[in-house]
This record gives sequence, structure tokens and C-alpha cells, in this order.
Amino acid sequence: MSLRDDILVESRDMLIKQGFGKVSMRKIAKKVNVSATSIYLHFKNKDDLLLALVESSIEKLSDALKDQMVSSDDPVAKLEKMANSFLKFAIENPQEYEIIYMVRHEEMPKYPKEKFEQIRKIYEMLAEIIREGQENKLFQVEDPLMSAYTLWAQLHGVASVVISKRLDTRIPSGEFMSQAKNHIIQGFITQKTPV
Amino acid sequence: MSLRDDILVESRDMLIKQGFGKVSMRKIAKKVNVSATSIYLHFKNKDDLLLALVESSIEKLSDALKDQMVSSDDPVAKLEKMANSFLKFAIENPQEYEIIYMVRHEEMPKYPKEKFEQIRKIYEMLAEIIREGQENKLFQVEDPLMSAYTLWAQLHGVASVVISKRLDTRIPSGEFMSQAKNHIIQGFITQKTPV
DNA sequence: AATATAACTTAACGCTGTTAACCATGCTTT
DNA sequence: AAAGCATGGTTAACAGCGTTAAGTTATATT
Repeated sequence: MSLRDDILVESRDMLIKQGFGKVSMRKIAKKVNVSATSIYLHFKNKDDLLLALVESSIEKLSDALKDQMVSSDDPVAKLEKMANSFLKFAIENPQEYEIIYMVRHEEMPKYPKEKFEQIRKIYEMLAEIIREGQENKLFQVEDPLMSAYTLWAQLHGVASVVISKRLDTRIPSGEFMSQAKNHIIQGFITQKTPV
Repeated sequence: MSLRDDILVESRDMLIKQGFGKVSMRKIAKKVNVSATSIYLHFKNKDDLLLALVESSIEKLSDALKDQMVSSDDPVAKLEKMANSFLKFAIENPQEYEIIYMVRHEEMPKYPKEKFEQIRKIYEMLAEIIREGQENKLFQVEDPLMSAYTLWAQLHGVASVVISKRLDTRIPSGEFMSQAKNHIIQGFITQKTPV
């Protein structure tokens, strides 16, 4: 395994175990038995290294979601599965999930957009499900792609409140997420306005 | 005005203008014409200072939402107004909004819970609206307080994706938010399952 | 054999949060 | 009035940070 890979492995481990604030170039270097400056031979700077971690976390999430897509269920069930595995991934890999949202896109205009191609593909996938539901008159949406983004944003909000422990102690997080998921899906479903 | 207040004013200003990463004790000190260590006479440490900022940002948001509560509209309209002003606040005061979500609760178990009383009150307020709608059979929810949390979480997800510029460039953020708001509210409304 | 390139090092710069020790001022108690 | 003490400030210093510049050493190419 190359030094570059060692750095990635160790820094991811450090990020997951100790959190974002405690990761430093010097500590990573010590872990892989190399001088701190050596890292700069493989990564432009700290941000660049972190971005590499973001990328691979996105890939993990992407894989977790894709696995759910093999089924030939109806769109509602598909969406539900997606929502489930999204939340499951976030809760089971909280640090991994947080890595994805760690770096602000605006702070890295220098980085090639292709790096985020993967995440765009997930959105397209969601949009496809929604489009299918729209055609079957199951979902009531204006623009499937936009709805894919709102769906994800809603799910992210739910995941993030749980992960960052902002939930009221009176509320069990499992029920919260399942309840939230229902509300979110419900929000897309076609309905006759109540009397 | 006391030095403590000066520090708060300047550090808030710095936080809003330059962002979280660029705020340092020394820079704040320079701005208020005092040595860096003097800040420690008024705040335990940097986290403590930031928490004071969080508190007052929460109060601002809380005020913005409370202002919407005077009306005697029906629950649906009320919820819509709340959602609108929540998103409006977030978009118009992005840095202020981010301050609220900056500090992780788990990282500050030392701080008194009463500090977050204000935010809890907002939740109770939302829960009250939802409870009202529930009794009028307008909303279909299990637990109004839990639903208040899911509502907020979803709104936060939407606000956060816009603020941190994660939205696809093809999607106009105004429409995105309005669309998302509709989905979110829709998710609470009682409905007859479609045929 | 000479040279280029790659992978690494040490030393240093200018930041950072935070602590320790010190000093002046003004209030309280003797 | 003298002594003591709390308050609000100071400077100096520590350890750690990201990053750069310059130097070294080994390997591959010509």
C-alpha cells in the first residue's frame, strides 16, 4: 500500500474516532511514521486531503443507496427504501456521514466538479423514482429533480438533528426517524384535499 | 457598554463577516483594543464565548418566529407562516443562522441546559399549533411534540442545503425552498389515501 | 558515469488557544 | 490612616497548528 493510501486510511480513522477538530497534519504524520511535510507530497494541503475523504464517504453512501435499487417495487416503496437506507447509513456511520457535510462547497471552488459527480448521480436516481411515481399519478410534484433535492434535504435535516444530539431527551430517536420518514414520504404523495 | 459586551459585539461581527474559521481570540482582542488574555476574564474560553453568541442568535430566531404567532389563522396557515419565517430568517441571516448550529450540544455537557430553554419554547409553540390542527382533524400526527421536531429538522435540512451552497446550480433556490416548504407542510396534512 | 526525478527530511515562520505571573486601581475592614 | 483584598487589566511564555523553503538521499533514465 502506498503512503498516500496509508495517509488516507489513518486520517479517516482519526476523523472517525476523534472528530474533525482534532485531526492535524502532524498527528496524521506521526501515525504513519513520516514527517508532517511528507503529506504535502501527496496532497496539496489539508483541505485537499479532507476532500479525498469526503469523496470516498460519498461513494460509500452512494453504494449503500444503490444496493436498494435492484428491486422492482412500486415508486412509493422504492422511495421508502431509499429513505430508510439513507437514515440507516447516517445513523450507523455518523462520522462517515458527517464527513460528507463537513466541507463547504463554496470554500472549494478550485476543486473540479467531477468529484461530486457521484452525488449528482444519486440525485438523478432519486429524481427517476419520483418521475416514475409522477407518471403513475402516485406523487404530486412539480419538478422531479427539484423534489429529489428537497427529499434529500429533508432527510439530511432529520439525520443531522439525531447525529448532532439536538433531539429532545424526551424523544426516542428511533421513533423520531421513523415518524419523520413517514411525514416526508407523505409530503410527496398525491392526495385529495381533506373536506 | 461593558468590555464583555464589546467583545460580544465585535466577535459576532467578525463571525458574521469573516466566518467561523477566521475568528480568533487575538483578533477579537485587537478589535476591542485589549490584550487577548483579557477576554478570559469575561469568558471561560473560546467555546464559552461562542456559546454566548449562540444564545443570542437563538433569541433572534425565536423573536422572528414569535412575531408570526399573533395571528388567529387556522393551524395550516399558522404552520405555513412559521415555515416561511424560519426559512426567511435562515436565508436573510445565514451566518447568524449557522451560529445556532455551530456548536454541538454533546461537546458542551458542562453548560447549563437552561441556556437552551428558549429553543425548547419554540418547539412547544410549534407543538401547540400541531396539536390544535390535530384536534381539528387537519393534521395527521402521532405525537405533536415529536412532529414539531421533525418539522424543524426538515426545515433545517432545507435551509442548510441552501446556505451551504449545496444546491444544484440548475435549481433556483427560491423555488426550491417554496417547493420544499409545500412538501413539508403537505406531509402533515390529513389525507385520504389515493385510489 | 552523469543527471534528473521522486520521496523524504529538518528548520523555520507566523499563526492559534490558553496559562502563569505580575501590576495597578479602588473598596472594605481593622 | 493602614492593611488587605477583589477586580480588571498587562506581558511572557508554552505547546500545538498549517505551511513553506531548503537540503538530502535513493532510484531511474540517458
